[in-house]
Amino acid sequence: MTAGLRRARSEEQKQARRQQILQAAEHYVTEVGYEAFSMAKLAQYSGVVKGTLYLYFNTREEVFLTLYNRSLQRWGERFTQCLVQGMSDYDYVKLLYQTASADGLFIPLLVRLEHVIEHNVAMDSLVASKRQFINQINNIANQSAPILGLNLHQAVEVVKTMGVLLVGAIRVDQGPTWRWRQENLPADVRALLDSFSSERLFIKNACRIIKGIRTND
Amino acid sequence: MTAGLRRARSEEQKQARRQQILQAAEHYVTEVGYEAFSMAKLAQYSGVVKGTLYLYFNTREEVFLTLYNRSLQRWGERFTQCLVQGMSDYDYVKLLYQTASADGLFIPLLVRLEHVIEHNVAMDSLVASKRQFINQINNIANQSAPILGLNLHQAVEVVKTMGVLLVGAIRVDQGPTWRWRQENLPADVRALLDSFSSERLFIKNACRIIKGIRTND
DNA sequence: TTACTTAATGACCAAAAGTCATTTAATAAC
DNA sequence: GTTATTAAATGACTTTTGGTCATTAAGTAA
Repeated sequence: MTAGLRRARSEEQKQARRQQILQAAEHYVTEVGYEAFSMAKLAQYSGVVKGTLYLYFNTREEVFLTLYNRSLQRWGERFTQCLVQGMSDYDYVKLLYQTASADGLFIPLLVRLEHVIEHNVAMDSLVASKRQFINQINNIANQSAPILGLNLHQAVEVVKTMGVLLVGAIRVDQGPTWRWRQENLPADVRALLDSFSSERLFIKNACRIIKGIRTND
Repeated sequence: MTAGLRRARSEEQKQARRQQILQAAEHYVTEVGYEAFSMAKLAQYSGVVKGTLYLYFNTREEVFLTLYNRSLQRWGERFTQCLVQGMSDYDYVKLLYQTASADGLFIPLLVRLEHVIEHNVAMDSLVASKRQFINQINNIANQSAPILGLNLHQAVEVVKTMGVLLVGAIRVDQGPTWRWRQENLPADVRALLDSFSSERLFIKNACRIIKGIRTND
């Protein structure tokens, strides 16, 4: 148990404990990755016992969903802060890619969102998460529209599509093959992986798509 | 145990047993989905006992990797068979989308390939799988090039990029929110999901990308 | 000081992946 | 036809995990 706070009674104290757990979860998952993450260890990292975790989160996946929500927020703020008038499409998508990759949690969680995390989550949490997503999309689109020279509707389409492309493109980096690149992978397989460099793949096609949207294809 | 074959001695018999397990796994996973799949139940469905499964597959994930390999092959054959001279880009990508969705296993397994399945698989199996993937890509690109009016290099890029886009676009359909659409989802969240209709999303952007590749953007 | 509420605990359960000594079909040797 | 040999098949076992819940005790109010 934490030295200062032994038992959370008020709503603020409960929120503090929740944040304490999330903080620990963030460090822990960053350290060991998604697959090795266990609730027992998270309890240790948080300075509480396993049962306590379930007073603050219904399931393991709800912890991850919360971390995803936070990382989306964090990335959105960072990305929009870096937007500048007069950027080319290329600059825009490169910034998007690089800010997203720079966040250690956003991509790994985004990539697992629908097939893994959203299972085993209460509908309330899911709806709340989707609403936050809508807000983020709209916010980013609002700030992107003047920069890309698009109307709001087009900008919303761009932002949504960028998300789709990002997940698809970045997939390969998430597999174990990527980590084995240095080792004894056969040349043909290594060449395959190289041809799937996610940054190149994303940027190139993102530009094509923005161009298509701008010309109303 | 199977009535006819009690013990597999020859190499052919072992292959037959392996196929028997894979056949059962295919039905089973189609029925209950990826998340609910367990090795104990697979043993029941296969008519063997759990330990026997591990004589034919090193891990649960290796079963899935094999199923993925099969489904890729199956889809590739089906798709290329349906290709016809004179197709528009739109016809091409629509056929691609629809044949891929029609296969009950291909998409669910593809979507989990890197982040879930490829973990916990022996490197041999992984290399073999990647090699089969390379062959499929090249085969499909070969047959697509004349239809799309592209050279081989461009066609390879198209096929690879279609895969990337497909995974990204189809993601949303894999979440549980999709199944709840009929129910008591709030209107705003439902509208969000509708705006992410994977078929529209895929087809539209696939056309944009092919156009970009054709004009060497 | 006492009574009360409920956050925190940790022993517990169920499910699931994977292991391995033992059993026993199938074949070979005689 | 009988016996010896091989290794496929078995199922009891271990380990690890997510999740539960009766019990304990910290904090508050009477």
